[in-house]
Amino acid sequence: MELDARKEKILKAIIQTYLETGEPVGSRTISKYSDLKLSSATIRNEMSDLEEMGYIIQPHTSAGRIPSDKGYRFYVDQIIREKENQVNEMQEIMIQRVDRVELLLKHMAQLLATNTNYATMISGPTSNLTKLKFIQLSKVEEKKLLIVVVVEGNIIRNSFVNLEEDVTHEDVLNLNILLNNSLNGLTIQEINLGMISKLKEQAGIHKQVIELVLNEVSEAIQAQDADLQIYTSGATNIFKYPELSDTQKASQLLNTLEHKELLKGLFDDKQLPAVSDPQIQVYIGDETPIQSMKDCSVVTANYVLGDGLRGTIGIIGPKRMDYEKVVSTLRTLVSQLNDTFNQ
Amino acid sequence: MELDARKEKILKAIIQTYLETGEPVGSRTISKYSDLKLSSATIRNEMSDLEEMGYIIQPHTSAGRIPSDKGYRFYVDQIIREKENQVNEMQEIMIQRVDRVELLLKHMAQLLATNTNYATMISGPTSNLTKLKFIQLSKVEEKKLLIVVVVEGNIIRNSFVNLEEDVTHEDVLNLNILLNNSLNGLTIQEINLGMISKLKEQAGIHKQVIELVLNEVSEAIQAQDADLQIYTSGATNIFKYPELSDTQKASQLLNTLEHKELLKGLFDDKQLPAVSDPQIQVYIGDETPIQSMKDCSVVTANYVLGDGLRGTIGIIGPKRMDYEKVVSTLRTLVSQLNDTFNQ
DNA sequence: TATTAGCACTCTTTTCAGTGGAGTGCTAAC
DNA sequence: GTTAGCACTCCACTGAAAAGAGTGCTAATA
Repeated sequence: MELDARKEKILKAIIQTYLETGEPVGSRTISKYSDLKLSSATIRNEMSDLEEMGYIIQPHTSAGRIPSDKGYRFYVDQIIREKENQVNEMQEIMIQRVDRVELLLKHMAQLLATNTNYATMISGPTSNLTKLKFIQLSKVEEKKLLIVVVVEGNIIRNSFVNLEEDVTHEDVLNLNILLNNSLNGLTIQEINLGMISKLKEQAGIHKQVIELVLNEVSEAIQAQDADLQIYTSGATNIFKYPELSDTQKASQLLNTLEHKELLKGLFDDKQLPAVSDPQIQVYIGDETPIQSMKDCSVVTANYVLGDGLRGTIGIIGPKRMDYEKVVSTLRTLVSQLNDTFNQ
Repeated sequence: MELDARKEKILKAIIQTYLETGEPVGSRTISKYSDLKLSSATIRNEMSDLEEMGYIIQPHTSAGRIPSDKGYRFYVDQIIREKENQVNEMQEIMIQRVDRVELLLKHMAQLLATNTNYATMISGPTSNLTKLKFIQLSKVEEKKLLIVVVVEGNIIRNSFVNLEEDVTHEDVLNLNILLNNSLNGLTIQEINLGMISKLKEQAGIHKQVIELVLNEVSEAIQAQDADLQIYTSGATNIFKYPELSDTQKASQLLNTLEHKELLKGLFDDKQLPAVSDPQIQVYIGDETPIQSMKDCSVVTANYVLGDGLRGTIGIIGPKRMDYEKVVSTLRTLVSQLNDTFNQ
């Protein structure tokens, strides 16, 4: 059987109605509200076909129909294709230039959540290719150095290191100059063993200090990768959707959102059901790599700050989420982010 | 009527049983399991008295009894008085000396949550009296300074400031010396207008820079106070208690825990139902200053790091929480914190 | 031939009465 | 003062019946 124009129209009407109400849609509803001018009986026949083709499901014999995952997928692909060539009108979400990326991301997660009424998550930028911009050692106390590392994108990392022997302020000054001259502009991968031993030589008596410092530096940078920062917001929005609010489902979902390490699965796989635009992915129901979200849909988008800084924004909502709005909001947001940081 | 010894014993037995089961407690249960050797009929008479006195409640005519808020309060006061003079055996929770207080607090919230199976929150230390320990300006780019402020307790704040005119590296060096010499060891209140204008004089051409920098410094410090950092953890633990799991209650509670600004109410009021130990407060049901927690109990404890750094730890659970464990855990934790930082 | 009206049928949801169980309060006996 | 016994109350659960929503099928219609 083929999905002709009329079937498509009916399918879209069913899905749209369901997105609004969250209730199974009957044939009469469609015949009344869609502009097809067909009787409920005709719609019934078509619905029967659509069900056979797998686009819609009957929860039970005498209920209306709801979209299946396949139905949602049809709808989403459709939407995205239609939107693709349109110019997105500016959203209210404005990005202010902020010097600290973490704050920006946290703030953005909140904005997105209140704007969309879904749960949101943003993974902090990973720094595999990130260039070191600036290192500053300061002697704060006897035998205690403060290390401040600034990487591309103006992300700041601090840590303290306790030394075994004290150093003078002059030593620290020289070390700063040495480190900045040798390391600035390099990525973490480029700081290899050869370079390190050369540094140790140049540092003279402070070999040990150099070692400790470099450890901290690399840890500070890699910390980002290891315990990948993930910010979530609007988790309780899920209670706005009855189909997700029952205690068990809500509990599982919220648990995943609270223990952010459980979300990692979403940010690794990049070979999943892709949509024409490589930036944006839509996972419907079982397509999601995370078990506790199998009753939800998840939309993710990748963003890029500067050269090597990439991250992912995700929105989690009911399967009947407003895909159109979500996709276009994400698209706008990501392109704004890219613009802001690549200007 | 008076609460004699036997009534007390029965009341305690009722509450303890209810804490375990979460179900209304009948007279027969008490007569069987408590060591009172009384028949259910006698217990019934006493229970009737206890109800009249307001310590227990009957959900409906033919149900057992559950504790009223007044009953819980009796129980809690009792527990705390008993525990008061005991030496608390060491808990498994160990505090590792960590250089960054924020991380420590976050980590502690998590530990507490998994340990107790309740929701936890910790307010970051407020810094009214905090002394400045160290300031470091660094030129990161043309016309852009990185300011790192370390205050007592080794809390680090960073921010960037954009200058209108560029400064040389030497200038920055001198500024650093000037600022550290003048400001270190002072509290934010002590950095007053007189001091500021004196600094401006000494700085010579860099008046404007000084102004910008001082603004950032004071903002960096006060930021802590303004958007008081609050860390929460274990929010989804509430689903472990059926009486809190129904959609509406859970939704409200989780919402409060997510929008942490709603929690502030808990950290201001210090004149509420106090318990003998000034450090620890127990709010039962309606005693809580936060509406969405009126079906819960909240236990808070204050901690002190160094001179002026104070904060609050809170535990949120069902009214039938294990007060004994919670109070003693909190007491141990707080005293460990105090010891660690005051040594 | 495609569409539509009509009707029997199915399944869920709601309502309601009936039943069993848990626990009480009261009275009388110990 | 304590306890045994019993009538009573109320909730939780069950199953039956009624109401409602929506379908599938058939026969009539344009």
